[in-house]
Amino acid sequence: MQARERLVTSAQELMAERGYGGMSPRAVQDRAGAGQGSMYHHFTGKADLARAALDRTAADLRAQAATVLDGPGSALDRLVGYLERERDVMRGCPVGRHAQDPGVIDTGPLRAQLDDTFTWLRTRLTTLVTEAFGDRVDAAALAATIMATVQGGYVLARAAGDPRPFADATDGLAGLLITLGGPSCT
Amino acid sequence: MQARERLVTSAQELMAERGYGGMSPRAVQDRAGAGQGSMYHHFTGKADLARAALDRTAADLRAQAATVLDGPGSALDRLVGYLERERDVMRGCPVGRHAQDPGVIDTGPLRAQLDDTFTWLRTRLTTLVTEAFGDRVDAAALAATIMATVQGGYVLARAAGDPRPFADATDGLAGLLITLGGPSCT
DNA sequence: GTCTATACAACGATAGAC
DNA sequence: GTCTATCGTTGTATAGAC
Repeated sequence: MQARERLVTSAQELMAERGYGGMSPRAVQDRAGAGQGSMYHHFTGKADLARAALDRTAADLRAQAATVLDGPGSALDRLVGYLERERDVMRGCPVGRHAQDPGVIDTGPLRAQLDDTFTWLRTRLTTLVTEAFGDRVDAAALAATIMATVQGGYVLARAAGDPRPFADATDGLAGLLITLGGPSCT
Repeated sequence: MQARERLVTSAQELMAERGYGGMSPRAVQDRAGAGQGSMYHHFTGKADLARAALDRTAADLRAQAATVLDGPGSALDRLVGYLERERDVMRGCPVGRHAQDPGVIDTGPLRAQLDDTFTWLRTRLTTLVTEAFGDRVDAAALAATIMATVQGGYVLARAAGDPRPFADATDGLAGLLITLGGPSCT
């Protein structure tokens, strides 16, 4: 494998493990088996390396989400499927976890990648919510609720040192959606 | 004011601004107008200082939450009131924002304070959910959903650089709760 | 209790040889 | 493209005087 490739992969891993602030260029180099010179040849610095890593991580995440969102089943099935899909909960969201890091939020291109990813997801979810519930709900708001419940589930699970709060949160919301999708009173 | 007091306050501020990983003892000292010796006289080190700061921050947060949760109105009113209460969204949750920081999660006493705070909140919310909806829902799960929506709302807002996603997420969940609390089909 | 001085490692980046 | 050497800064903590 090429050095540039190994550097990106190592940066992805270290950002997942330690966050952007905790990812040192030297640690990336060590893991990639590359020297200082190699890294600074391929990237202008830490932020540039992180951008390449985050771009790839975000693309992977969108691809995984799309598998469920564009998959088989009714719109409601797919929304519940998205909520309940398997995740490495204790690791945190590979994208969302960086939203608390000032080093990311204050670095334009890095925050933009977070924003782009969530905007992409919001669009997909809003469509499905509309398809599932019509105008019985505010689709944009409910799409945000779904995303927030997932992101917050990671927070609660990591705080608890236990993945159960994540499952509780998504189960709770899935229950509400299924109830809402049931026989209406009108 | 005593030096110890100023150190704790400064540490609270810096943890809110930069996170635990981004809070350097020296920066705390500078802000508090205290020297190295003073800080290391009152605290054993950075983790100990952070623990004191986080203890106080968490206590403040519980007090604010209790104002709404134990306040006037029906159980449903108070749940919606909790979701919609005013928050400094772009700053992030003073407690939950630390759940992504490995330095916090890997430091027993610090993570324990996050866990204790969310456990306290979960208990309060579960009671209110039961009061509001009886056994029409899984109260523990829905309490987790409420907490996760708030925590995730912070994540989405910071990623977007805009507080609106927070309001969308909480509004969406509040809408579901109000619908659920309305006339039932049975 | 508080101060200044110091230690020592890690950080992020650059220089220049090969 | 990759290496090693080096730079200046900051992080965290200790030492010892006052």
